[in-house]
Amino acid sequence: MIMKKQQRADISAPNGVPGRHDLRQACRAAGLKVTHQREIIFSEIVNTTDHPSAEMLFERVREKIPSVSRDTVYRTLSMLEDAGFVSRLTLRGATRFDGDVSAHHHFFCTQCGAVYDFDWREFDSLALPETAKACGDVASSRVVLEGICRCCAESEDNGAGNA
Amino acid sequence: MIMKKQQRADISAPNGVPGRHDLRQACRAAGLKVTHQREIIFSEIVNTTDHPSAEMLFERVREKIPSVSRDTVYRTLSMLEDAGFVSRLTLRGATRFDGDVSAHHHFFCTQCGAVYDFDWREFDSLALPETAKACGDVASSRVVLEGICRCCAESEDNGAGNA
DNA sequence: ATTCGTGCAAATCATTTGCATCGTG
DNA sequence: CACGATGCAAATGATTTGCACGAAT
Repeated sequence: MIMKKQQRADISAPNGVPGRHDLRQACRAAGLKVTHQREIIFSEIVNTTDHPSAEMLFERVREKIPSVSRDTVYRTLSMLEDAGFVSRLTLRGATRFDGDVSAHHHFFCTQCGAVYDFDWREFDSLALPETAKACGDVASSRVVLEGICRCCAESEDNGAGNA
Repeated sequence: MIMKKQQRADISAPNGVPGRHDLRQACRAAGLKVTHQREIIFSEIVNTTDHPSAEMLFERVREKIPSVSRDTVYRTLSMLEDAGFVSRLTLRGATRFDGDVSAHHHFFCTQCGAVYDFDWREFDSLALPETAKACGDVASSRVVLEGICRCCAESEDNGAGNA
């Protein structure tokens, strides 16, 4: 009821960030057309680490292609997600996109809404407890941290801050 | 910008589930009125472990108080959250409520949308990695598991299932 | 009696969808 | 050329808000 098909098209970027070429070839393989807007939207997500919302991406893409419509951004994001090129995350109700689809975890700043990625090998190699296995077949395991990010903490130090 | 004040009224239920009495006394302490709808809504969340959505709660409360309005449910949920009596979680974009505010983790079934609680002491006592500390001041640390729950897996075993 | 909470209806916000047109393969 | 993609506008779904009345302290 709330699910999404998750059959990632095989990206040949073993080391990290998939580039524009990967988009082209993967779209072709999937029978999807490579349009200007798709390329821009994709590069916009991949070339940032700030986990933008659909609206933020719409604004950014609009600077490059003033005529894009919001729908195209939404539609493209969904197609990129289905293709396994980007991932969607919802923290505290806010939907954000992440161009990094590799396994990693998130820190969410409850003050400014910023999202930061972080790795945690020790966690990744930890065995799940019985209590968790009892729930069902686990496909993914992620950690979500919440707190006040460095930026916010620092701006509070300097006087009243932006609280 | 996306935050919520989080000053939990002090609940005197050291061992677990806060009962109706706690609601009464805590509301009073906070200068809030104890209405019939609030009591019903609260007991509805506390006496279930299925992490209902606002809409589901609305339906359930409606069986007891046919005249409740959806808004009252929404408003009450927000007030209960602000008071620290229930917690709100968003998994894959769906907002759910949890009457258990103690520290625990969640398993989300990507097939049926069910949410299960589980404890993980080993994780709780693990020290955060430097990569995480670098992000900021961590206030909460939760694990989110996604996969296929037991129920779904079993119903698939028996023929076509409900996929 | 006061003041807060409720129900109602309308407003808002994010996201989705139908459709005619446009661009890519 | 043909079919998928785009832009537009309208639809939808979830949640919020303004307001007058009703209930709790």
